[in-house]
Amino acid sequence: MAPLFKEIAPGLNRPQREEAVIQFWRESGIFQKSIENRRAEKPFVFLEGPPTANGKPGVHHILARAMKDVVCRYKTMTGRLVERKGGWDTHGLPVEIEVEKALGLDGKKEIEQYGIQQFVEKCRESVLAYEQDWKKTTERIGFWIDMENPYITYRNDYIESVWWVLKQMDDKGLLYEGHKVAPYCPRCGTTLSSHEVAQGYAETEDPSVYVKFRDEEDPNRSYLVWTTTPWTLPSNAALAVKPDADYALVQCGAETWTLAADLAPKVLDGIDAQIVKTEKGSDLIGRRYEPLFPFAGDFENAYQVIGAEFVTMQDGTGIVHIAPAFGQDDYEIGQTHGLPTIQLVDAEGRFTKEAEPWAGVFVKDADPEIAADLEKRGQLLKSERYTHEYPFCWRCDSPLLYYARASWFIKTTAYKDRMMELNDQVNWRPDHIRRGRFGDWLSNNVDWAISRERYWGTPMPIWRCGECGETECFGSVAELKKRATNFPEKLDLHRPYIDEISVECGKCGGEMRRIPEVADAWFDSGCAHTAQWHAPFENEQKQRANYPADYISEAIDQTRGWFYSLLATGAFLYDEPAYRNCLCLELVLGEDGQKMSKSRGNAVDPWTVLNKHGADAVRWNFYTAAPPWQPRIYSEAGVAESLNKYLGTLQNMCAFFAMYANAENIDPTKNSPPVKERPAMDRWAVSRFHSTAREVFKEMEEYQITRAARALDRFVDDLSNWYVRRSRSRFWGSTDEADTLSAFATLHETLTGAALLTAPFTPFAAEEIHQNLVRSVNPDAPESVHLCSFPAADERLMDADLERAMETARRVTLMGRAARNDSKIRTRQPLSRIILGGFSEAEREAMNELTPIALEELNVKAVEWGGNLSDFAAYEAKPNFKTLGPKHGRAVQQIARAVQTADAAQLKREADKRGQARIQTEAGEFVLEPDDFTVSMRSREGYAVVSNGTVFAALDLTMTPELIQEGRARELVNRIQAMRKEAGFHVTDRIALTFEGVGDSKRAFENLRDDIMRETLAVQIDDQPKEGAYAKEAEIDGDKAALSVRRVNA
RNA sequence: GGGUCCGUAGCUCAGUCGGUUAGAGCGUACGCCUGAUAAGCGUGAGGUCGGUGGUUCGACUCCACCCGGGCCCA
Repeated sequence: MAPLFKEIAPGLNRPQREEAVIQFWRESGIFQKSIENRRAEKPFVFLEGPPTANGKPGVHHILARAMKDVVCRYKTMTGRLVERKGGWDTHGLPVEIEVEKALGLDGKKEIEQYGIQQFVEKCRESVLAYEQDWKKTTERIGFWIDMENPYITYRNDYIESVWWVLKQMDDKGLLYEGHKVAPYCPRCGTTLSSHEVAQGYAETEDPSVYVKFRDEEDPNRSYLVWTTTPWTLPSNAALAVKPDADYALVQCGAETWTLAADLAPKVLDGIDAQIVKTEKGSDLIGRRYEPLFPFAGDFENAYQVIGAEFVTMQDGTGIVHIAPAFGQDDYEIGQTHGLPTIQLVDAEGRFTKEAEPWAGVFVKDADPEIAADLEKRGQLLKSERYTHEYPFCWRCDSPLLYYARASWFIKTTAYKDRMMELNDQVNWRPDHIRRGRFGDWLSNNVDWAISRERYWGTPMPIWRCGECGETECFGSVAELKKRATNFPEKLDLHRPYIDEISVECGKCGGEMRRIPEVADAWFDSGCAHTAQWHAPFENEQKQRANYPADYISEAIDQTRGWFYSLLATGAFLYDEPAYRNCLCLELVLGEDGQKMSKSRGNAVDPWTVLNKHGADAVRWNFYTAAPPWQPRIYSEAGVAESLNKYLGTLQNMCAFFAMYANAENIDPTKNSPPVKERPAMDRWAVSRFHSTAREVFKEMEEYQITRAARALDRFVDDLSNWYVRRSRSRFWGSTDEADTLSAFATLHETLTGAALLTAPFTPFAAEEIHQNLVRSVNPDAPESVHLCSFPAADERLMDADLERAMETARRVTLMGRAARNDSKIRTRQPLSRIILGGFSEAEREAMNELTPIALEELNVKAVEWGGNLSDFAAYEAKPNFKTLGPKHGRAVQQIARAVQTADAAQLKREADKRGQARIQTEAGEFVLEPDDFTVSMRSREGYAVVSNGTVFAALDLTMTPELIQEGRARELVNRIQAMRKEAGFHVTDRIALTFEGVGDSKRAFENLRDDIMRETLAVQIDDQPKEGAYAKEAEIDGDKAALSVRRVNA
């Protein structure tokens, strides 16, 4: 007869086993079926944050994908329709940077020389260069997502939807062109959005210079100014003071200087100068000064002292150098006061020819030269170094310059309050992100600068008239086509093709051309909720049904990226948050505790570990090691541990089950007794399963993935290391058929139940169990574990009292093992009784049914309840001469005697409570501190005692000849079993035995022969080892013995 | 400087509402158990629970300040 279950080959071999599962899923279209099955059910919308496929996926991508997958699988199993559209983020600076590097280009000038068209085509090629790697990795880790029909941000359809969004904003007057000062990367030649800047802060050292601006009327008088950006000084337009602050006029030699009175001591530290006068900042307003450099241009309103509230007295001199071209505050105050915007720096960050001595020099490189020049001309008070956080370009690491540049903005501040309200509706994990990092960011919201002076991106759909300057925003291809004068047959919405299209100006009839900018790539991905469907041009229903997303999960850095761009576009378009649940992931750190990165050399290739330990092990490690929102150190050792402990345990339990179910030829799904009629051990396992199912469900509903996984981990451990361990003997050769059936049914139910619970987490292992333990006996069962429903916890099968009682029984076992250990009598040697004291009547009652389990584990024949600890053990106090000696000198001898004879228990109680204990001695009363003595418990002769809190266990060590023989018999059984295994016999093989020995072993073999034969499946005893027998010498408690086993299958 | 998260054993992490003696895993030494296990169990060694102060009968837990780290923002 064919075995019911496939016997599981030894060895974990997870990677190979997983590959087989992948093949099964692929061939049977299980993923598709898991969606089609739920077609009529309530959707659960997952929105994929699109990765960029211009590099191989790293370990942190695996983390993100594992977190996405577990929730989607879980929701599917709880009956939801979870469609999962893949996506690719394809535009933007990172892509351009990579291509630039590959082509050996440096900067925009070289790109344009190379040709925008060729450059853009290279970008297009590069963005999906690693698509195959991504697909392969995605499939290998069991992340189910539709990668055959993904949304791709560079497609015309996608771009058109993005245009539509922009047009909606334009219609509401939220799209405007401004001249704000924005962080600008001179190398990339583009402004950066605030969320891009946010990614590039780093500590850096800059010059810190104190400069003297000479008063126009009194050349000996000057204004002291502090700056960390000397390169902005040539573009100086004014000086600002705080009107209501006090300013000091100080005398140093022939010169007089003005600076804030509060800051004078600090700035002038070590300089011999006297304060001669104090005036208000308002008194200084209107005074004029000489430009710092001879090449300064002649501008109206320039070079005067103005008042500004933003001037602080925290650092510097209280007089602020104003360069409207290079700072937000500067620009704004320049607008108010009609100051010129002096801009002596070009688009590549080099000085223009007007800044004569430094024409063509990169501004940061000019800093020291500027300082030297000022010093030479006596206009430098002092120069220091200053360490502070400064923003650098997040892609190319160039220092950013704050630049007044033309840029297009979305007026997000117009609906900032609404965004904050909507954010309150989002369920963030961890929760503090809502009010903390993300809420914080929203409350400081500034208008979104979305235009980029680059090439590879969604072109801004704005055309401008060359004649009258009129601009027009187009929200669809059709609109553009209607107005275009040269609409091409083959349309590509990218630069440079789109730039060729001209439109006739509706106002003056002039030629309109597209503005050169492209949109921030964050805007692209932020429109995913709409553009992935090409809505509203098609799939409008679908789009509506899929908004908002129920679940998104990305790394924490997306608070300023995708989390924001989704919310900002979604709030505007639909007045609803774009996502209901958002799981933020933290960084994956290398073994050195540092952020994993190629440049640091601590990056790990996911494939090495996937090939070695398998995807389930990696996934399980991610779920259990730490909550995903905590930075985690990724280590292969951790993955290996997940593999051995969790997956290994599951697999071994299955192997155990399959082996014995086959050996006994039992179909556990048939004739199994109702749970209520099963032994306590079985009811306990079933109860634990349902409690765990309830807990996993509750935690998963809360997106507490780690808590859910840890609960499951505890259950599997309990099942293996308590249920199976203690039930082993019931699985074979038992004469109690009902009990055997009960054990098989219980193990089968809990194991297949565990497979269901673990399916979202470790989909491969779950599938194997399902195939082997469920499908094999029930062809009507769902084709895959992933087409099953998540197990509902059955309250009727939960027994909290029983679970508590089992905990007590396990505690007793623990104490018993400790006592055994203490007694030095090995567990194979049976003992007659254990005395358990200190347990309540209720505990005793509850444990009644369970004590045999504990006794069997401890190999003790009987339990006795009650008694006093003092009957079995004595406390002893010992003086600590090392501390007592120095304190008490010669009295130490009397104290020692008193300590040894005192009531040790009493002494200990007192010392524990008060920190000291009093003791009467012949030499009077002394105070003992806890260090002054140690208390130990010593078992009385013939007992091994362990106490734990208020309870204790005492093993009676009395030995009888019968007990000794039983011990020897068990010893012999153990040796014979080991030999069977070494000889490679199957567990069902019958054997012939030989034995030759002396002493107790010999007596045991003679007196307990039947027991030994039954245990070892021996059907006959030979006089001599026969042909083919496996023989071995053994030593048992000093007695030599010779054993042999031989297979004699009938 | 501001916001936020964090600080518990050599390492990775638990620790519920404030409540008896702060726990696991890895590693480590010794021992035990094994007819599924690459497992399991016991006993050691290893802790000023970052620090100080406060509230409280009682603080790893709550509060304040400080120190250190990460992230974010100026």
